[in-house]
Amino acid sequence: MPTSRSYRDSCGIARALDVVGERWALLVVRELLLTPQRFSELRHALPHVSSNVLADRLRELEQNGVVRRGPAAAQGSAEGSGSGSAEAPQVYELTERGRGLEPIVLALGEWGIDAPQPAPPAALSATSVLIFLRGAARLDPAQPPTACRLELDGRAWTARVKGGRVQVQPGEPARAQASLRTDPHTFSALLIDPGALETRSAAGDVAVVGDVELIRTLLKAVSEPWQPEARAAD
Amino acid sequence: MPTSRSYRDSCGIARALDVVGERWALLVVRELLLTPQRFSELRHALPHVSSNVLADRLRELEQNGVVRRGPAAAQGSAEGSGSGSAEAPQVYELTERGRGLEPIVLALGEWGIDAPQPAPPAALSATSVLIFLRGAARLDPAQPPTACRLELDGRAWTARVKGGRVQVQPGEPARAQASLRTDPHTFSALLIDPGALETRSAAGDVAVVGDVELIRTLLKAVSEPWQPEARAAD
DNA sequence: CAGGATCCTTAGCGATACTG
DNA sequence: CAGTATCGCTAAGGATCCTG
Repeated sequence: MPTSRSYRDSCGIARALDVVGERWALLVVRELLLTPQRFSELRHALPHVSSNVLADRLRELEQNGVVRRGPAAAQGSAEGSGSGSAEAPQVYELTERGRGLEPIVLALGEWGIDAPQPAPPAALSATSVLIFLRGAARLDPAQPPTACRLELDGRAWTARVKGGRVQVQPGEPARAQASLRTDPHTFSALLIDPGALETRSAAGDVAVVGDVELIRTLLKAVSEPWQPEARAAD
Repeated sequence: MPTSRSYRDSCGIARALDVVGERWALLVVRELLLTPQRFSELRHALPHVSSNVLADRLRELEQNGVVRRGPAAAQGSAEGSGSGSAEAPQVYELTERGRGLEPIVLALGEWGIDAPQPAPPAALSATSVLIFLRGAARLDPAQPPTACRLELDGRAWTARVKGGRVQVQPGEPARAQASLRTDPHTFSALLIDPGALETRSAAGDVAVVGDVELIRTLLKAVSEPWQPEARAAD
């Protein structure tokens, strides 16, 4: 049974919250920012939401034009190992209207960086860390464009370095200089402390293929962001 | 009893929602964007929140460093009619951290403009319409600076026109070219249809003093915003 | 009278089990 | 895999009552 209560306030802020203010709603939007997702993928990304609530939120968001449900369209690269038929699994994706929430959700994320950490065990989705990487990474703009393959929770992403910033896209890169496979928590730990790459790699938490230095550069771009140029004495 | 549930997600977005994601929390922040407010003022601005929930939200927001509670400090002008003692009523105000939510709340408000209106009767606070006015008004930057007195729900505000935009401050203006007294709903209706000023004034819904043309210009600045210059054929 | 605290009721939430 | 069904719990909603 979907939620039907309203703030009954004509203000735009209240009306926005009538749509995306219910519990879990904005986290569902967060999960769909980078790519459409299936129901089970959303459940895996948000392990603390119960299935009925997730179904309710998706239904409401769909009715309010924030999310659209349909067969996975011409997405990046092929997924699964099915040979020919490709029976197009159902996925949830943001509508144009839903995409309008992106700057708001990202701003909320920046504000939340200074908020206290939840008591462990805490969840951390691949989308979360990739959005964080994309938003926080700063590299030398002179850095030549490169592509990295990132595999998180068994799903492949393409991270491109371009103009000092990092772009993230779903799916396998056509050609990549390096590949890194791990889980979101380890990846987050590496963004905070890139020096742990050796240890984590030896422990089997991370698998690196290709240009290790490129991976190191990418990781350091968050904890040691590139600065435009030291002006004078500080 | 304050809420204590958490999304248990390390992502900044989820942590932000742990702080301001509870019901009514962001609307309380909205109410405090323009000026500190007393408990009873908040209740009047948010008539559909019950007093215990409002008290809970304020306590939580205070504990999380978003809101501070204390005696009304050196605010603009005197309020009430007390002669000398001025026993400083308790007010709630945003902390520096809470003020960091301002761009997020404003962006949410813009997004919500396209959201469906709630079923009447709907609330509408003075703060809401003033934030809307401030955000949506566009005047000719060549317009000379002026000050208007706006009285909404029995509280006085100062609206200054400056550089084509409107600033809103609490309290009485030192000198004003014009004054308009009405309720938030009527004011909102006038922003949408400034032509109704005559009728509403005759009906006693609005009281205007001083430069009526200035009031008209201010109202029209939302429905007929000033455009930089028509370039060529559209 | 402002500023809550206390009560009771309702409904959204959370967890688990179950089904096409 | 993608949800639905069920049920106990707890926060929200609404009214009343307390306290300086």
